[in-house]
Amino acid sequence: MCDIRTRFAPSPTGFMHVGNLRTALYAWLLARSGKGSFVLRIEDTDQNRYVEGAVDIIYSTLKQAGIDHDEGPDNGGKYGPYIQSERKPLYKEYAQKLVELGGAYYCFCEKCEDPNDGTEENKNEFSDGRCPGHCDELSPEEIKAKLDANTPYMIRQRIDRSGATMFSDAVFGEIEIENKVLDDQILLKQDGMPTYNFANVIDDHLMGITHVVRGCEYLSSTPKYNLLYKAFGWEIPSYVHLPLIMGKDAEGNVSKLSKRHGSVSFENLVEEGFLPEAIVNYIAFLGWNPKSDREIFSLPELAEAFSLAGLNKAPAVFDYTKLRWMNSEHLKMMAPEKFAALAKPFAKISGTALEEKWPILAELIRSRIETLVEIPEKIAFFHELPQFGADMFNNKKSKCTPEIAKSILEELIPKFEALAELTPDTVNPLIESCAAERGVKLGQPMWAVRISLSGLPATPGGPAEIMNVLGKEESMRRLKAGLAML
RNA sequence: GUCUCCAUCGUCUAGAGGCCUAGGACAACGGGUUCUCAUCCCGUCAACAGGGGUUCGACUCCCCUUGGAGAUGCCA
Repeated sequence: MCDIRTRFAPSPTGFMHVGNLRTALYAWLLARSGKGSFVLRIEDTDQNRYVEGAVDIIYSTLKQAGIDHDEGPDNGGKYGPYIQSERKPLYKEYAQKLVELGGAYYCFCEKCEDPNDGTEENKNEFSDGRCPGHCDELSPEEIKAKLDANTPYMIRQRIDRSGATMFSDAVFGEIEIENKVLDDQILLKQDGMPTYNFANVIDDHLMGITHVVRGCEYLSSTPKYNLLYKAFGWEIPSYVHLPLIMGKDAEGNVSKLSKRHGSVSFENLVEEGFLPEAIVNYIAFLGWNPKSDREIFSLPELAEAFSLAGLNKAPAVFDYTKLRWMNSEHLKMMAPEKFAALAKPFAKISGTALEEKWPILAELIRSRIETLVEIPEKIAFFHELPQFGADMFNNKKSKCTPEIAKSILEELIPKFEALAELTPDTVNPLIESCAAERGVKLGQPMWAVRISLSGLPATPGGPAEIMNVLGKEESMRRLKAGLAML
């Protein structure tokens, strides 16, 4: 048996939907879990839907996700070109060959003005699956005459509507569809471009794709593709149809994941502070599981664990809450330097006093966020002390009052002042002995100092950590200001 | 309308006839550790859509119903 070859064939129509990314991931995983190859092919046969820059988004998304391709438009390969618009003459050639083989016919019907007009509901009552003008019955002479007169044409698949087509899918098993429900689909459009239905078959064959991994929206048209392979006398690839990714709206209705459910593109999620590796980890588990209880995986670990047997049939609902949890897990696993570098742009501290202390600060907030966008609000009080009154010093649990806080600050400020540097190592012993001498719980002086430094009842880290980040000068200024209000 | 597919806690899922008084994870709730918050640890709540078969025995196999999704484009 030859090596597995899979492909990802996106259309450059804009952002990368996580459903598409998951398809790419599984195709890649399938190739990488063996010693196979992974091919990137750009399917730009619909010029109307082409979006400028979309190809770059595809490259950058795959790169950020860690999904590398062995062959593609940018790095070449022996089956190129890998952009369908550049393969245009090829499709016409094969379409004409298919006509000769009897698997297709020229159709000279007028372009349908409005695809959404009228009788869609009852279309099967009027449609027999053939072209509306029954061009499949045209004689060779009639066809030649029209062709010679330069009549615009397209090429349709000629389907023998007797019998049934059966195929086996790696996920869904055996599926049988009666040929009489199949339509003579258009293979080559009037503009000479192939449709997905055609280009896909030609390219997958020519590029030696062994396993076609795609969404299960293609499940019911697969027989048509198989008939095409058969007409050409080509070997039919293995199919891996993936269950859809769903979204749930506020009313609890489930439907195909779209913008109304939240961010659905990879780049949006990254902007919202999700890590590429967390997104990849999460979507890998939408429709697949490793048959163990483990859930946190890096990309290489996924490649190691991946198997078609773990694929699921039922559609899965995208759960942002679980993604957040998974993101926080990846955040915690990350090396400190890596986290600091990655989180810095989100912190918006460039050019501020905090920039120098960022590595320390980053470690303080790391376990307290689920996404990177939460950072600014968490560190706001470092930039500027919030407004607060003396009653903030009241705390039941640590039995602190403004009066007590006053005496604590009066005692501690000179001691802090005497220190060369304010770090947990130097500050904490002073606060601890303060509590010990007073015979109170540590929480009491901690509270008094924390409030004075931050104006906040809850802070990332404790007073000593805050002072460490704030620096001696700013720390002392805040402590004195706190004392002054008491 | 027609065709195809799917169906276990709110969500992601384990389960390939007895191991299931249905397991794990997220969320929620409660508790513990801790100077606050968070982390971490422990616990609680929570599901086999319904009905028929087959079988000594069904979450697992078959059928029907119901519900959901997809296809039915000169989109992919």
